[in-house]
Amino acid sequence: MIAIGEASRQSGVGIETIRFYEREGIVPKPERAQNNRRLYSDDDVGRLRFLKKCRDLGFSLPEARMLLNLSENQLADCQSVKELADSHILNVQRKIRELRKLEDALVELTANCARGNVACPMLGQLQLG
Amino acid sequence: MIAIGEASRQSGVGIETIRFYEREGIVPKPERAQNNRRLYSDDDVGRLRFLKKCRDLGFSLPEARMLLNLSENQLADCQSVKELADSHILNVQRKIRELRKLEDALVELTANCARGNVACPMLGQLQLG
DNA sequence: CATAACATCTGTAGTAACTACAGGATCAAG
DNA sequence: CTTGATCCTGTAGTTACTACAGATGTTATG
Repeated sequence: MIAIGEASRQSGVGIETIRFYEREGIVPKPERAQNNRRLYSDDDVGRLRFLKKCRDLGFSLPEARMLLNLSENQLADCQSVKELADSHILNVQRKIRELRKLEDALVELTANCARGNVACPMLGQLQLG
Repeated sequence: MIAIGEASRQSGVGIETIRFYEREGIVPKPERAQNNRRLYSDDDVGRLRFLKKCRDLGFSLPEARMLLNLSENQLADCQSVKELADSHILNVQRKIRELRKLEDALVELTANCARGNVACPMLGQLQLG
């Protein structure tokens, strides 16, 4: 059993974030030592690591929580996981498309900007009715 | 001079957001009618529209505010605008790269998920130490 | 053994950029 | 004159943390 700092190091989840996950009921309350300090098992660290990976993959916290619950449930098959992931992939793809349009718009907007221009064409475009 | 609801319609900025921009000092305080209601001029609406476009282009609120200030300053040439926009373009491009990596990772993770799988390979991957 | 530096505890407040009320006043139309 | 729309102020909620403040406990060093 390890202290919260070590759990943080091993999982990559910040100390404050671990306590936040506990407050929110996303991870179970850990054991406490006699001095009231939190004690984490390997399973606890595993959960934190799992959550970290989900978050790094862009899943929202509620989604990460669902995935964690699914992963602890032996009976669940792939189906719910796959649905969640597929819908998330669609979100990511949509976001990429939006950002690409945005990039195009920005590049076009700045194309005619040159040092010394007094009437900035980008500002002009932004000001148009 | 128009009321806040009409200014919202004409600019595309929500009523609450307009009042928020005013509180934050991003737009000047508008005139008030005798009944204490806000009155907006065409210039005011122009500012709101300008901010809306900046936000739609993904500029942060502080950035949008800077651009607005630059646009009201006749002396400014393109330089500052171009710098801000270029750095923003880099941000957008970085974000796109990140999301593409993320998409790849998700697609790979779900590739072997099939209906009826009892041991979900995606969860398996997420659980790995 | 004392002291300093570090780790942890609880609880609260701050972040970005809005959004959503609550509770009240005012206005326009029928 | 009443109904419904609009407006006012002020406060709290959203996401997912992050940053304290102030107290207590532990570990390392002289």
